[in-house]
Amino acid sequence: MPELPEVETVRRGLEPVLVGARIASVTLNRTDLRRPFPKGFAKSLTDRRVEGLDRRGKFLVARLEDNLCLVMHLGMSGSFRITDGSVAAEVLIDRRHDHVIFKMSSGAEICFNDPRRFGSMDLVGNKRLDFEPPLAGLGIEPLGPDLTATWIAERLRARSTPIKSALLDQRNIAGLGNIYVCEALWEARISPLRPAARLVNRRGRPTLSLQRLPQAIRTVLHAAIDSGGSSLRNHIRTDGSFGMFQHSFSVYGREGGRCRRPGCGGTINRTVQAGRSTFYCPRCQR
DNA sequence: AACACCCCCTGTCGGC
DNA sequence: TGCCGACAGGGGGTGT
Repeated sequence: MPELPEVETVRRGLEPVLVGARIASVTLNRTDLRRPFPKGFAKSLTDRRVEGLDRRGKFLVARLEDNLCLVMHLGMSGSFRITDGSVAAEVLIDRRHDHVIFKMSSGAEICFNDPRRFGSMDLVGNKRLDFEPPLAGLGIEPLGPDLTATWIAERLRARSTPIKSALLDQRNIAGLGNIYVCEALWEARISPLRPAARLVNRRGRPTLSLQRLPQAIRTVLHAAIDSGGSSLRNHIRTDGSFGMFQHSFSVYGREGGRCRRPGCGGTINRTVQAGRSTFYCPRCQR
């Protein structure tokens, strides 16, 4: 499910319920997700006030009082939902996969559900956030000021790996996943198969194609966030509603469909790169 | 360095 | 209807 727009959607949903409230209790329904929960997980969190909820790439970071951070990843199928503790109309979620329940001082309950259990939760000291797993080594924020064609050119000029793989690599840019890389490359009219270094000229400067890429990434991510993310299988918003951006895909999941670029007339192709589906228009993406 | 391939785990979908 | 393989938005590991 969750790439940057979905995680940001979840962050915005959780923020008003979490921030300013105190964690009254934490219930773990199992001992691990992708990894075991840290030792003393529930105890460390209990009675602590939440001071902020940030996003870093695809991670959510809850900043707690006394310099402790709860770093969460949704994996492929993780979702949060908020209830007021009363019986709610929740038809869609299989409660077997409710792994963590946070009860807040306000009475709100925040439940983490993750069927595939590829998600994670870690505790990290505030000052070590950028230097310790799981955030250590993460690349730049694609919606921050660092993402420029020049930055990408410098970073990728010696890389023969396909541009799609480079964009998926969280050590370069943090937050892009399979869907939005496909979408952004279509937006920028760049073939996902193109070696990254071939977007850089002999002087190490970005080519015209690469100059389109940063804005294409921003455009796609902002549009997706504005739609509440994409709901394909597991992504739901914290209030149980669906994101809508899946209806706006230009290429993802559209194998055999007509290219939506005006005047192109190409047919969307599917191929596999590094074991993952790539969708693109071979006619207008070069 | 950069591939290809494997794993983690569960659910869903299409084909037979 | 049921079974079975392919596939899924995540990350991490191996070996070549």
